[in-house]
Amino acid sequence: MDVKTTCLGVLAMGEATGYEIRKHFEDGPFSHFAEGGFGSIYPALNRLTADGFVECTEQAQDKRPDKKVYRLNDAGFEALLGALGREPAEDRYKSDLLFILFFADHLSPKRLERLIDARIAFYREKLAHMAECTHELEADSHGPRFVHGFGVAVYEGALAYLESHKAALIDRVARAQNADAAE
Amino acid sequence: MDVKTTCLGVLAMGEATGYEIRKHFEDGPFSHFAEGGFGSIYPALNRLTADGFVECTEQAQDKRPDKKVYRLNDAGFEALLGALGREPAEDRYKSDLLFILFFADHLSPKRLERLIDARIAFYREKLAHMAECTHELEADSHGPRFVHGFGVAVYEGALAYLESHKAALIDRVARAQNADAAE
DNA sequence: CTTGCATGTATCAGATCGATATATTGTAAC
DNA sequence: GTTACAATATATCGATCTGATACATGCAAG
Repeated sequence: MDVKTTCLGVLAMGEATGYEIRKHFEDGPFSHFAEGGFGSIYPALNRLTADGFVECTEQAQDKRPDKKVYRLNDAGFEALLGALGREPAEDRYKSDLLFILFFADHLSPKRLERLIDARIAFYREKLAHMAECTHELEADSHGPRFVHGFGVAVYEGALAYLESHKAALIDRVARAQNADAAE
Repeated sequence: MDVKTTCLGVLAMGEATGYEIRKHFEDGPFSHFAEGGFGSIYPALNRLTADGFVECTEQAQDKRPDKKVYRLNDAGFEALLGALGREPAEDRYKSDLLFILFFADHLSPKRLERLIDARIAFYREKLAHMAECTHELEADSHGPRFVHGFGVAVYEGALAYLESHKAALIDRVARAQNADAAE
């Protein structure tokens, strides 16, 4: 899915500005499986407007920059349904942390601990935030609840792994490095 | 991490051609957290050669296209260590499937079932493949084993969620759609 | 007997990322 | 008290990355 399509998805849940779409990607119910920075969102919205999928209303604000509020129209909703009907591409996961930990044998135990602790804290925060969001999900929106639950399950799995394997990794690396140094 | 750095990482485990690096991203021990197509690998290797981080040996082959075998040198290894020392960016996960399932209420139960079953099959295959690879990992390579285990844990979590929540989602969506139709 | 897959390198348009610019208000720190 | 940073808001731009395509060959399957 390109940014245009994910924007349609966000707008299907209600009108929004480019800035708010960005926040949805960061914090909202899309945050664990969709992304997009300003550099892709604003051009995408211009394109969607030009293609007649969304309509834009400019709103001047007191003491705030002007807003451009985008709203999905029927053509846009059809385009979204069309995208939902196509076969999904494979998921893509990219992790600098795992790349670094792959070379754990070249890292100091202290750095390993700092890295893993930071990620554990990150997952805990994320899960706490997602737990709050659970209440916001309406009981009859089955899709969002399912996807939300999936995210929670995966984060919980990742967190549990880090918590239960952290000590062993650090210990083994430290021993191996001591053994090397003793030679 | 950009493609240049992930290439350095692959080459740190032994010399390789661009084609083989690609396979490492697809199948190898990096496959669940790093990516890169030919369009980024070949330019990256040229750049790394120009910058003096890798050395390239051309090998003519019988009945096969020529090879360009790349090998990491000391400067390249230092560059890799440098990258490992920097703070990792956040993980990024992108999923067309979750995006589609978010709008499950607009999809037919049949399509939901096909989508989820396909993903369940995918995870099972992936886990079977990773289980095989476990034996290939040397006992003293703690980093790779840790990262491998992390991938397995996450995939298992995702698989378990899909298996245990699939029926409920499809059932609820079907009921809601029937209720709508009856109105 | 031809269609597709594996090996291998390479390019290129289009999409995306990340940093930066601009402007204002509120708020936290020092 | 003022300095610095976060939030609201839009926008651009170079660097990078994606995905499709091109080329060349041998081998296996249908």
